[in-house]
Amino acid sequence: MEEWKQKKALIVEDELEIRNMIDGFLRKEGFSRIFHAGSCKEALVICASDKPDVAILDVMLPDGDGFGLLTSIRRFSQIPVIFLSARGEDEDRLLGLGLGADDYIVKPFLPRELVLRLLVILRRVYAPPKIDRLPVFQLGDSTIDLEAAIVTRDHHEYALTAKEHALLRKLYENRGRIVTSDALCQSVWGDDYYGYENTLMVHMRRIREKIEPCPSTPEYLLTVRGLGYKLLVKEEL
Amino acid sequence: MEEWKQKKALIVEDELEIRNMIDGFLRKEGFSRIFHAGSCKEALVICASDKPDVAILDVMLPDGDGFGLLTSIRRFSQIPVIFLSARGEDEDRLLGLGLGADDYIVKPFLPRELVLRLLVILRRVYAPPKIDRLPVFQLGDSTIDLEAAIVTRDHHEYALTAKEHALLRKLYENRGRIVTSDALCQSVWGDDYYGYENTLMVHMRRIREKIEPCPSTPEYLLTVRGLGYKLLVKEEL
DNA sequence: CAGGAACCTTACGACAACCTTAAATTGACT
DNA sequence: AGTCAATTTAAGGTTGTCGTAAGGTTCCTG
Repeated sequence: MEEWKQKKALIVEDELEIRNMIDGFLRKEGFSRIFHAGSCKEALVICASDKPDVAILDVMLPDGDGFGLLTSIRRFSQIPVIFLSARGEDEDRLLGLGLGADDYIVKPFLPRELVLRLLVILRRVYAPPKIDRLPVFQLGDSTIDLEAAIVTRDHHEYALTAKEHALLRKLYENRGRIVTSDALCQSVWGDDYYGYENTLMVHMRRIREKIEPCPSTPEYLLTVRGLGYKLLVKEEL
Repeated sequence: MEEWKQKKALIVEDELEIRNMIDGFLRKEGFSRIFHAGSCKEALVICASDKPDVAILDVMLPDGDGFGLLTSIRRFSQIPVIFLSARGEDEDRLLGLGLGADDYIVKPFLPRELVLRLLVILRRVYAPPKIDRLPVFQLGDSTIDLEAAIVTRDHHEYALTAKEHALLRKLYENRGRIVTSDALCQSVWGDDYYGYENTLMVHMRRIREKIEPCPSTPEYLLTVRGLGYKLLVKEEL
């Protein structure tokens, strides 16, 4: 339900006091993965390394302004951004929004409003793909019902476990295309997926045992050496 | 490009003058499919029948307030909503945002800001599921699908290996231009690519065997003696 | 036209990438 | 505090990709 609060937020603000204040607001609302930056330079480093899910940018910064920073960030990332500024001038607001910011809040602001606007953005940007019903599809003789997490093949029913389900879902969303092991790991174990490569293989084997007539010579869930895996779906229901 | 402006917008506002003003702003910005409602009742009817893509709601309405209206709309639709209000009180803003509005703009407002915020929301909500997808392109009789890492040529499918894929990708990104051997090596083996020139040739040969009708007299993947290689792409899919 | 440089072509062996199985661990439910 | 299923770890096995090398071809230049 409230997995928004698991998202990583970056606060870019040179005044330590304000930064800590915002940090406090967010933590009080349940956010815990919060990064701080006091300058454009720091912000760019954190964006590149920690890959936050949303950024709150002050417009006034010691080594440049927030607008320039946003432009720099946009060169490699599409993360949503909220501007925060003591400068409420019309042109600033228009400039900020025009550059592709997701919101522009003028100081002083209500803590709760900041959080609400942050949640609005997270909800919209990271909303689960509007498919509220998972598909049922055919793979040769196997019928995969992702909604029920059941594979049916020659009068047998095999239940999918949580990880198997997550993996098959990701593969199905990218059917016909190669999905890298990294992408698969990330969709199952989140951002911190390092070291799960072998586990992934074991899960793939389990999936193959359920969907493939001959798991060791797969027809549908193919390995693409050096690149990843690919799910071949020939016909759709 | 600007397909946002094809989206259907609904303006709910009882004062005809303001409604027309907003309508004018939107039309000036390129919007053309605009619906009007002067009351909650009308608004609900239009939401149900015309299914607008975004709604701009005044908070003060003759037969109820915008908050109640939003609640009603949410019972059957998740369309994004912007509140527009002369009442800038903190509690109103928090209430509006808390109910699930996407923005809350206080009158008087800048026309351009309204439009920008509208665009931000449309972009956010109706953004095509981020397309960082690799291309599919044609090379004479061969179809190269980088996403699936497959080359199709006279009813045969040739799978691309990891290195071949990386090289073709780099070549495609620079299609029509010469790519130096150094650049190709670097994109495959990283900065420390010294000594891989011959290996590169072997890979190029293998790619040619998959994409060229006659690998020894290449038509598409050309050698530019002393400089590098060039991929000729005539037509795009 | 000789000689060298740049590039091509083919084949083969090593090894990283991947598979497979089984045992250990975790975690949920009694 | 015990059972069972799901997941992870571990370890040995398999194989396809890649890189090397060696001989061939083409192109350029003197």
